[in-house]
Amino acid sequence: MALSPQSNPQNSDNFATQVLGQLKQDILTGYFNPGEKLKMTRLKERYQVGVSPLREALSQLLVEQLVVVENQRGFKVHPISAEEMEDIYHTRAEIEALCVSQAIDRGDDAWEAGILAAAHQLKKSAELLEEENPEKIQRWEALHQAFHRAIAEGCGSPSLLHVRLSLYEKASRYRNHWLKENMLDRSIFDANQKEHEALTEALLNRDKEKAVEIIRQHILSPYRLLKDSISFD
Amino acid sequence: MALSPQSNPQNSDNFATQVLGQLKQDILTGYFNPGEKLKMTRLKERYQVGVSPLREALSQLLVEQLVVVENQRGFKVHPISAEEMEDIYHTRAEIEALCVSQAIDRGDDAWEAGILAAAHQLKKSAELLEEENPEKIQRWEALHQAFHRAIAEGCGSPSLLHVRLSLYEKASRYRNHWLKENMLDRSIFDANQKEHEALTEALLNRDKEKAVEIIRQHILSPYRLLKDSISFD
DNA sequence: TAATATAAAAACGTCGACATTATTGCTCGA
DNA sequence: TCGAGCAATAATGTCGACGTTTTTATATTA
Repeated sequence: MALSPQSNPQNSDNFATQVLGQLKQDILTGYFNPGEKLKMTRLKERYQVGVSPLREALSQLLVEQLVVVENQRGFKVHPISAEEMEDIYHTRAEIEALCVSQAIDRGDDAWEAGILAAAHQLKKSAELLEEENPEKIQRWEALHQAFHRAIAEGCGSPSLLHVRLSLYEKASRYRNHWLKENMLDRSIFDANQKEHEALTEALLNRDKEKAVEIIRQHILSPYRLLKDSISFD
Repeated sequence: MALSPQSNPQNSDNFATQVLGQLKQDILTGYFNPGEKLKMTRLKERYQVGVSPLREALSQLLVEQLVVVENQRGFKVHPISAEEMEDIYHTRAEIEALCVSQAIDRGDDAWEAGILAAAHQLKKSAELLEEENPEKIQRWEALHQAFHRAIAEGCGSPSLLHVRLSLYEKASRYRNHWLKENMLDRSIFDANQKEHEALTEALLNRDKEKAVEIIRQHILSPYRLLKDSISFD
């Protein structure tokens, strides 16, 4: 259920910024389906704002390629496709590899500590995945994301991290779309956790070649899983 | 002199899209200075539109990090800094290297032909740089950009090209800012042209290692030039 | 019936106006 | 002369309203 922006008192952002976050979530999680038309009347109702902040938020999602626009025909959710999925995941693998590579060169003690902390939290919260609870799965996702962010941030490059985040978000649409139709398999997550441990080890050993190889696989193995079982309609 | 959006009849885009292009140009070329406040009254006058399209355009530039916003304090041109310049140029070098690397793997005959065509045009238009004519320099820039785009497009990855373009634009702010205070040196452009030829040769020979090395230097040598002579105030 | 033309409804993009917030300029007092 | 407090001025962010375009529904004709 969407909250009206005004109801969040601690947030001093303008409506556009607040709506941006909610709208992005709604697109990434699939509340709005790929290709779906985003009628202003509906959006106004859902987020309890006028058209101006909505159009500003949509304009930003336009640049992030999460929506598309056609003059006089309004906004639509950016469609998904096998081609885009392949493109996103492969580019993301390269970018993430770049982050890891640079992080190994530049990461300091605080970077190592951050990785260990995030890895620990992630490992300890494996239980969150034991039931089919979307809320818990999302919490696990947050920790998983934090782990990888902790690694990537070692690269120390804001522009690279900006690109990385954008690609992560685009990819998460596909993951969520897939999750809507498929159960998660315990064995997959076990393998996942193994990769995390191997990655952490390689990073702390500053074994660049190994770490880059692992992160590439870590990004692409979900892709390979999704590729054949996801449906685009 | 800014043109009113309406006066361009062939363009069927909405005002926001049209203003976006002009505004971006004005920021990249330095018509609006880094850090400068973008008052709505002034923008309305310059582009002859209301606040709604303006805010939509600015929202997009926000994502591209060409403007910044503070609630109730409006928009400002994104400030420039030595730190950002270093970050942008280095990330850009990595991304461009990635494009080249993938293009060598995937580029076909049409790709090679496109490079040769663009390289030819670029070489033939060296005379554009012989005088201090901004109009001609800009035309040369367009050809230079087209040459590098022809190369990068061989990678076949829309998402990677999207990132590449964004970084190119951000970097061009710094180049233009530098050009405002400095003359171009003939010898620099001769060296530049030499690099283009070497790059073209390496690409056609599919010599990945060499091509990647050249493109890295080609991106970074302007940076090294700028770094010590540019002023941030 | 099917296709086209026409009318009605809905949706879009833009502007001006308004409330709220920030900034500027001024007065007053030390 | 300088600074604090206060009034005025200006600028921002948002909404509702309006003209235009698109879409849907209805009628017309072959």
